[in-house]
Amino acid sequence: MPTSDSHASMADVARRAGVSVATVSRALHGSPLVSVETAARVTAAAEELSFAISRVASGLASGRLGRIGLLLGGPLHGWFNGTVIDAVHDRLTPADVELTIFRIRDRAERDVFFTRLPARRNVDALIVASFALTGAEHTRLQTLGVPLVYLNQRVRGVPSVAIDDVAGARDGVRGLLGLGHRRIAFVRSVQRNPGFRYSADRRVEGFRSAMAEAGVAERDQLVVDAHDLDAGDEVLATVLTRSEPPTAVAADSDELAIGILAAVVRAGLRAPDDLSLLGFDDHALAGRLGLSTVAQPAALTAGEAADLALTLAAGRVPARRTIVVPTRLILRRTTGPVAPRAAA
Amino acid sequence: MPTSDSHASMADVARRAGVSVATVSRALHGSPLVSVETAARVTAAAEELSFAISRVASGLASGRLGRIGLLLGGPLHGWFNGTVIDAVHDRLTPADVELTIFRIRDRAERDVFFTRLPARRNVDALIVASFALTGAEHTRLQTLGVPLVYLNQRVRGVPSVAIDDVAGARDGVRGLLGLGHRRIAFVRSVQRNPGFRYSADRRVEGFRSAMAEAGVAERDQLVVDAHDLDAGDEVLATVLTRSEPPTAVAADSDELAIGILAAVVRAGLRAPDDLSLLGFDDHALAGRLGLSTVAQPAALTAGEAADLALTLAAGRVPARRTIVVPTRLILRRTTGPVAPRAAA
DNA sequence: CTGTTAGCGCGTTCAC
DNA sequence: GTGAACGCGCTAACAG
Repeated sequence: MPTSDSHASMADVARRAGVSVATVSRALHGSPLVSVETAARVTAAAEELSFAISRVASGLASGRLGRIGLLLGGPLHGWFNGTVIDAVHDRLTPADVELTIFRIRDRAERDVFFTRLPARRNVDALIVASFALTGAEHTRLQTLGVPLVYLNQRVRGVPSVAIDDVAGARDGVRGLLGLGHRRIAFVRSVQRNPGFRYSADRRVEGFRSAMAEAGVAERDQLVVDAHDLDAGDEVLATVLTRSEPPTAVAADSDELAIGILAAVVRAGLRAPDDLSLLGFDDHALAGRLGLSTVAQPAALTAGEAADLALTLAAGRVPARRTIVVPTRLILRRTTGPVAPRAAA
Repeated sequence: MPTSDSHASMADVARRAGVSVATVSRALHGSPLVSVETAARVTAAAEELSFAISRVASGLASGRLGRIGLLLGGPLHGWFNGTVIDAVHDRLTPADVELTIFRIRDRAERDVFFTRLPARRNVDALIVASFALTGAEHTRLQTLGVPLVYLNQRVRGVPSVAIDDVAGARDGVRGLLGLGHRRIAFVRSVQRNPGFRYSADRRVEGFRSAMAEAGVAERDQLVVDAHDLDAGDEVLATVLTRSEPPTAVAADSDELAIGILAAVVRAGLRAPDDLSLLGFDDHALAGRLGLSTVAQPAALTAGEAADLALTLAAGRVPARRTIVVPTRLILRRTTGPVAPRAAA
């Protein structure tokens, strides 16, 4: 019988099944070294005692924790982070690996994380999502002693899964150019805490690249900073009060674009008639709102990262250490040819 | 020196500091039983060896895992679940407790969870969010052997933190009634997988209660089912093609309401001029889109649940085992007095 | 204040 | 195919 009123231990199961703890362990892990009859007896005994292997004990003995960490910046309820958590969890579950969330909110928490490294000796692998890590931080992570996988971020020598932000933004802007737009503004979200988004600058780069390619001089490449996801009105005002206002606006995220879209409606204007609007991400609401966007398959990216982490955690060698996931331009109802009023 | 090329152990630190492992343990946990000089020596040695206490070993020895589980249904990137993860994580971090996510996507995963109880012997407490648990499931959870906290769900005898869905919906509908609306439709999200949202039915109940209170007969209380968050057009059509179409629509979630709002705009109509629209939750986008709503402070609710879980996990007795968090009606731009065209 | 002695519950050699 | 013995790295109870 169990030692106390709490949980049954493997020894209890062993006693009940009339075998040794070693056999119980093997049977419960589905080892082929155990005869079917014995395995059945053990399984039955475990069932009757409501026994479950303790992950801590097992982890201590085997050195494998059965847990993968996910390091995130920013709010977990944002579209990107939420999607990532979802996708990673879905890949880990079938492998019977658990997910532990590490989140960094601000500079202070960030320093604490990299100082204490709470993931140390605590996860089998760590997925690092969308940070713009400093060199020092990156070096520090290397001392963690567990495999790392970078998500939406490229660093030489570290396994990573990422979209090509430059190409994505470039394709999006090319799409606008293809619709005849020449005066295009790019709206960039400026975080209060720099370093929390790896992609931001690269998307601006893609914009500039497409514009240059179309022969637009750098000084005519309008880049507007949004200091807040709710800065829609402000951005719209900035843009529309120019002497030659743009005919299209590309934002570096859908969440930002949606805010601008709302501002457009509030201003009594219409998209795309008065202004074409393009987002980035393919946020869950983008389709519902008809927002044109550069879709990044975040779920896929995160899923690949999880697979990579699982492989590394198991000590196996992955087929590819660096994976680039493609983006895709989706034109919905907020983009249209330039000067549609003349055409109508 | 460390045994292998991997991590330093407590014994290594003890050797280096010239003390016993017990003292190292005490020092690193900030026990007052250790003299300051000794503690300093230990801390220094640990630092030099990049030593960090292994949570597994510590958990095995102490019986305290330093980890709290969060059981969720539905997508983790949805507004509610995302906000909950955020808030719970924020409360656990200062207590140096980690967060492990358990997510159930469908019936099958649900059965697996309650059969295997992967949280067993694996977390110090479990927060169960927004499920409509069956009696059997609830009973099964009791056998888990760890403290439970129910979030947005009330069950006798179990510690819980929840909003009052009935009162929330009632207040919302009362608000519409106060604006002169009498023909009000309530849109309810019908999940493919029943049992994944505890609140749904209770919000309908609140609607009925407010309507009855205003003297509207039950057969005139229009309840429309939305089988999908994208069913905006469908819902709008159902509602507007009635012989006496409602002047206001209340949805049981903001995500649903936003879909309806988009449908309204697509139909060339305007809110609130042609139709008043009320949501529920106060989703991050609600404010941005001007959506009137019944706000539920999900972050607060989840935070309280986390605190409760921490208290219970530590074996302490909480001040209150049952907490009800208030909702608040926020009227923004999608609701207005009935028949504003006549008034204009 | 510090060291010693036992485990915590399981995995993993080895024998048999 | 199965069992015995040892160790994973730390905490806890008791001595001193």
